[in-house]
Amino acid sequence: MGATKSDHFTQKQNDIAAIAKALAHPARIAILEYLLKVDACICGDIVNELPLAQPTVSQHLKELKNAGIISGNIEGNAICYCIDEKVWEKNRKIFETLFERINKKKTCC
Amino acid sequence: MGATKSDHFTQKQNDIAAIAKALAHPARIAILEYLLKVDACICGDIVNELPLAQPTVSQHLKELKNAGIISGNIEGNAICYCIDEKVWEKNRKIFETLFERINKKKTCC
DNA sequence: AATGTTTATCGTAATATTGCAATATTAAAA
DNA sequence: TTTTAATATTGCAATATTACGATAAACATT
Repeated sequence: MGATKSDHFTQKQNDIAAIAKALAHPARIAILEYLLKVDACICGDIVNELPLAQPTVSQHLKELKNAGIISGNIEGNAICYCIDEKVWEKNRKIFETLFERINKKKTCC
Repeated sequence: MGATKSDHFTQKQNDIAAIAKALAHPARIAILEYLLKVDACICGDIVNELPLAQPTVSQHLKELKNAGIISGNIEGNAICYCIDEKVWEKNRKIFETLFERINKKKTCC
């Protein structure tokens, strides 16, 4: 085993889990916070911002890219990373919807 | 390796990643959606709601409990599971803050 | 007391993730 | 063209996660 049984869940459930998975590592949160902080694309220097080796950072960037959260545009020698605003907004709504679905009418606990 | 280097990141970054990790599986999303849907505590029948074996469900419930998202109160024979509203609200704000930090002033891409 | 019900834990197999050294790739700079 | 710089990929070791059968624990019911 070890493989998630995605087939047995709804598309939506798998989607939410996939976004959460992309955010489920402090290095990836750090990358996103850096991109949010500088409020622009980053051409280089992401590796220097993180306490991890270059291949490891590259791998985390790849996961964020695969999740659609960031995009990387070749900019001459370097690569320019940006948060994809549309995806970011879509994901914001997905989490907002999930978290706001609660209704304070519990009957126990 | 395989072990996340939590020490090298801020508490906040680790916290966000930990919440995301708890949400990073469709079964756990399904459990939470069920708890949200029935709008009450669930004493039993969570296992029947999911396409997974009982020990697997129990394990997922444990992870949600460890993350503080749900709590389980012993109710005679069964155990009554609830979403912890305070933690839920706290997590909602954490994600809201993360997602709303974006600023549409990009200079490239 | 014996049985049934519900949930947890143990043990284990399969798979995934994390991290990095080594190496490859790509393009700018010298 | 050689060198330098930036990023990606490969390969591998360590660890984590997912899943479930078997079993245990706790309590209710008979």
